[in-house]
Amino acid sequence: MLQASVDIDTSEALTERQKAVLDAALRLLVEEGDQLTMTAVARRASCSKETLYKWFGDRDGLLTAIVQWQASKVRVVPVDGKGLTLASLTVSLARFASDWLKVISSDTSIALNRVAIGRAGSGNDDLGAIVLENGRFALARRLKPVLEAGRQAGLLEFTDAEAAFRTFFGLVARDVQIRLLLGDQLKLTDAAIGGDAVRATQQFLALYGAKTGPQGPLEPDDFRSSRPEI
Amino acid sequence: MLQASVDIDTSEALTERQKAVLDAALRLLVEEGDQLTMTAVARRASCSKETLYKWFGDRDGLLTAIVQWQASKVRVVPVDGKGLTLASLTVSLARFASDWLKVISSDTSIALNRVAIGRAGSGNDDLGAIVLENGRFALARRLKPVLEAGRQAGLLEFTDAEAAFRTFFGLVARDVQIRLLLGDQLKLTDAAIGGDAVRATQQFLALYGAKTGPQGPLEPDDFRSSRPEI
DNA sequence: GCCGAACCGTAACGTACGGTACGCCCTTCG
DNA sequence: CGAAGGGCGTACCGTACGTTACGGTTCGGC
Repeated sequence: MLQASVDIDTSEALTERQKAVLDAALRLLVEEGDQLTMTAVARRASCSKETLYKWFGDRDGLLTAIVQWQASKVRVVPVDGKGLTLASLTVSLARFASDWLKVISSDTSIALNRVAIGRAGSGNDDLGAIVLENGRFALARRLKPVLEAGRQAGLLEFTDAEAAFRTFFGLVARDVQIRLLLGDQLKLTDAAIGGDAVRATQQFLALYGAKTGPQGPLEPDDFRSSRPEI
Repeated sequence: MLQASVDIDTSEALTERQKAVLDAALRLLVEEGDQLTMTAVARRASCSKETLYKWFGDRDGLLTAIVQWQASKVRVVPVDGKGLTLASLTVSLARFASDWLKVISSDTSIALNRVAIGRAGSGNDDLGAIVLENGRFALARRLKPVLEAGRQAGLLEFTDAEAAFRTFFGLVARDVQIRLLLGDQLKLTDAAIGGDAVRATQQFLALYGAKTGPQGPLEPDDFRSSRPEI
């Protein structure tokens, strides 16, 4: 839907020093919010403003570089659908849900989404597109093969993988992201995230699980850990 | 969770002229996004900047007044749960879903949420709290009585109305709001909104509907219209 | 008709910040 | 060892914008 153009490999020509500067800028962005000033970045990163402008062009370029840098740090763990069982599918879905909740509730994600949304109003929708591409759309790209594998294995029933994905997305995220973005002091403990992930997964299976055979609800014990992805 | 303090009756001491100024400012906000300037508001509203400052204190006060003014325009239509049937409950839920989708996809809502989210980073979380209070939380206050009535009538089964509401919220909104806020050019026709509302309602009933008796899926024809609320 | 209050239009002020220029240090290489 | 260049620190410029001040106009009350 949005651009295939910005499917960034970026993080290429970045020296260690530049990565360090971007990390400092990112930390500052998380602390200060949108009124991130070039002078503050230079001071925090112990570099000169002139260097910032030489490397990133202008403030927008710096912001874009920060977002892409953060995106490049989130690496994809491919999931293959061999020998898929209901149990393994369930675990995969729950882990996706858990990872996703951890991401959207992280300070970094909140700060990045805030600045991207703030700029989305004014012409320059680069940031919004990048965030969307590396957030919502990246998740869809990773999850859809799992859903398809589940359908191939006769565990799921759906005609439109996109629609199924969006339902899963809604069941997982619910009102969490918008509340956090608007400043609601929502407390998401690891336990709460795990519970929400399991609940969302069970609800999704109730809606899209194949109706073949009696399929009792899974016990929480059937779900196993999750690895944060940043 | 957030504030009971800001449960605004505002729109009280507002003269017609002031309302007109706020309307002009709101229109400008929708057009210009966050870089709304006091000079531009004064020019658009044909008033002096001095008047703006006298009435609203400062730029933040103006923004707050705009948000509260818009909030005060959205009036609640109480829904009573007398003689509730599965059909009438279904129609009520679908109408809530449709109304909600119309709201979050409106230019006004997007602009307001953007500015509130932009400011949520910097101390001043008034705007975020107000938007939350008049959006997400207002919807919950309106919908929960319907859910409770549905449970009383034996049509729904749940233990936690808040959890049920949040699931409904997720099924309705899915990724729509975040995509729109980030600048995705999502096209939501009235037909698409109606279809999504019906789908979300059916999914919600599949998850929370009472299991008593055979309950075949409803036909789209069973759903009737919806009234936009702004 | 006169007075004061409210309000319009605009000029002016102060500041914050994006962007640029320059001097100096430190490393590297011829 | 000297020249060059990358990069740090800082001073500086221009501008946009929030905020204030002021002169002129309209309007209701006496």
